[in-house]
Amino acid sequence: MSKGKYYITTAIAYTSGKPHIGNSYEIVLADSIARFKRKDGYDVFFQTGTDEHGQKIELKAEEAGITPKEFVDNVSTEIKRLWDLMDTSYDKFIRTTDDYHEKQVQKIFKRLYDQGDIYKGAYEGMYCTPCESFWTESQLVDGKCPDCGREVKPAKEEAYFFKMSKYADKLIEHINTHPEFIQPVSRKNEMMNNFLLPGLQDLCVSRTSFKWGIPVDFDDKHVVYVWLDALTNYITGIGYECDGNSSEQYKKLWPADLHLIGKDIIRFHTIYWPIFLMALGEPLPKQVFGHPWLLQGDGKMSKSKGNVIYADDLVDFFGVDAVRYFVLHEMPFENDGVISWELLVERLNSDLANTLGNLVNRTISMSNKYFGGVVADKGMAEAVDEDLKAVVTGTYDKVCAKMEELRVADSLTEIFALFKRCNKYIDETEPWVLAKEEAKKDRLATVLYNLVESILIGTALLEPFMPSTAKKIAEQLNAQVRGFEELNTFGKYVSGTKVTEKPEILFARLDVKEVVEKAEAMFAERKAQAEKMADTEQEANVIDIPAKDEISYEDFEKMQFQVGEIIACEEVPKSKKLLCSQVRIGSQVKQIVSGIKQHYSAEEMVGKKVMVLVNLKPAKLAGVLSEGMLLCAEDAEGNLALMTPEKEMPAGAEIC
RNA sequence: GGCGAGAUAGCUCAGUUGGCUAGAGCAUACGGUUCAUACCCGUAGUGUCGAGGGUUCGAAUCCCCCUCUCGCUACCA
Repeated sequence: MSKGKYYITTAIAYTSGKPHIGNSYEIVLADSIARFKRKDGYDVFFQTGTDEHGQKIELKAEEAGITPKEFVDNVSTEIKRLWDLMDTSYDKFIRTTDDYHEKQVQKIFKRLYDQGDIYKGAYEGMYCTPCESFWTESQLVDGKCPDCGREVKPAKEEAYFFKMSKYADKLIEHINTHPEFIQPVSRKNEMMNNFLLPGLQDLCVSRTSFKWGIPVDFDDKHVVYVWLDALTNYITGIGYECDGNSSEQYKKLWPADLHLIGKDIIRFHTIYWPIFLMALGEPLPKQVFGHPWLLQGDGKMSKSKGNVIYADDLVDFFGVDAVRYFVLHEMPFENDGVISWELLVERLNSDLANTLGNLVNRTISMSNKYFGGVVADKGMAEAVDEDLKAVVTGTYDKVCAKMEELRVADSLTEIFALFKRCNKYIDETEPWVLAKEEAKKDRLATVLYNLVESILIGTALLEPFMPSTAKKIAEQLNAQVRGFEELNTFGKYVSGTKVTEKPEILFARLDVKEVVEKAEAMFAERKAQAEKMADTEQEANVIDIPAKDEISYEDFEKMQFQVGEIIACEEVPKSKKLLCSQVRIGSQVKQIVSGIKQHYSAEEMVGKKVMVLVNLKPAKLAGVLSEGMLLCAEDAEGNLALMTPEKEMPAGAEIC
């Protein structure tokens, strides 16, 4: 008896590298929702996968000396391995390099072109490779990409555009009449105010600057824009056919009930994706939930520091279910969550080891001690039992209400309230006192029966979040993990069942100091390895940037570079990135504004001798006049280093 | 610069349409207990509910202003 279908997706993971724990969070969240819905009687289909095209991957593969396909095969396999390690129950793992997907994307593109939603135009501007974005000159920051701050190159290409504006009103209408569409609601306002209400720009949906993408089949210079490629996975994965012969599965599942995504890609899912669907004449997904991020508390993650936490590290330390519990519990609803080794140990000790593990352990121990492991209801109910039963049988409804709002962390809290109630019940009934009087044996038996029954009901609710723990508990109690339909009535545990003789510790308590030391040792080793790699393989420490067009000597001669001495420097008020420096160049002093505040403080700038492009046309930045440009080198992570002469040189010396 | 969110116990946060001595979890202290993984149960807390002003019989809650934090966005040679 199904409550209906439920199609849930995660964003497909970009295959440019191994995802860290923050990225692995989403799949666990989606999995617990999928498992919950499945158990709650829905016909669930849960899709995830990998997004495998784009210039960034093309470049990474080149660096690694392998083909893009080989590269994404490796990463996709690794991602799938992680998803499996996290015990996720996806029904479909789609790859955007799957042939059926590529074919459909081509057909979709052609159809949208034929019906006039996509038109051919020309794009002229500055192009940022990593971001795969075009920018106008005026949008650039220091001549660099406003998104990532990296080099851009001039590019002019003919390109295909999608007429976004055509559907904008319809989308605004949809969003306004479906308040549940964008979650959390605060994101809705951002989309409305920043994009929809000011007016949507047409979107460039093809690229010619690289090859690693799905070719436009009627114009093979072009490949399809990665987002058009990636977003369509949600329909191609379940058998969408652009010609109208979609599979039965598609007809059943679409529209999706929930797209679970990170808050950084809400725009693509709540603006572009719905509009693509409108153009295709398909219904819109019912809900898009942009979840917050799980951030690392102890310092910024970086590979060179070796402190990136991966899901498999955590699983090694704590086990799958503990990690699942932590990420689900620690992630509130709207705000970012924090992960650290200390917090993990704290949660594990207090909730999993003390509250839950110990409860199961003490219950089984008492059953063995007093009744040789046989748990039987002797019908000796007392008034104190009523509250326990009420709490236990009432938890399902509470959890359902929370899950309905996707409040997974709150659901866990409800379930653990049940376990806490059990611990309290033991204190109220004092089984060790009952055990001393032969006359109270039957009452004691009933108390233990009530405990086992309560634990099993809690376990059934816990299963979607911690599947293998649920299984372990049920096994120790010699029972099956129950279905949700069996949770309303108290007393389904077969009276007279014998529980395990030797309860296995479900979660061992851990020592914070020990764990932190171990983790630090692991990080130190990784860091050493990273450094060793950097030493031995020089290539590992080089950066390729897209080549610019060749210039003539005359072009070069036009630029005047000189050594400048910074004699004063202050922050530009109300700007995030800008410092305003007074730079002595020969006998004159120029005022130069630069976007380097995140890398240099105003104080440390003073006294430096730097390389200056002197004859750049002055301009106002954030209302402050800038009469030149300070030159910097930049690494792949966007760190900047000012160029300074390697020997002492006077301010004003020409650089040529 | 534009739009928006937020500032509550040591920490993480909850506080419905303004109404009883402002709550939960974790951490802390004390007490109880011993079946259990030094565990569990109970009690206690402290809070100028960011600052200031206003509306009201009454404001954490509504209005104004200020400070700070954050998100999105624009600009950032």
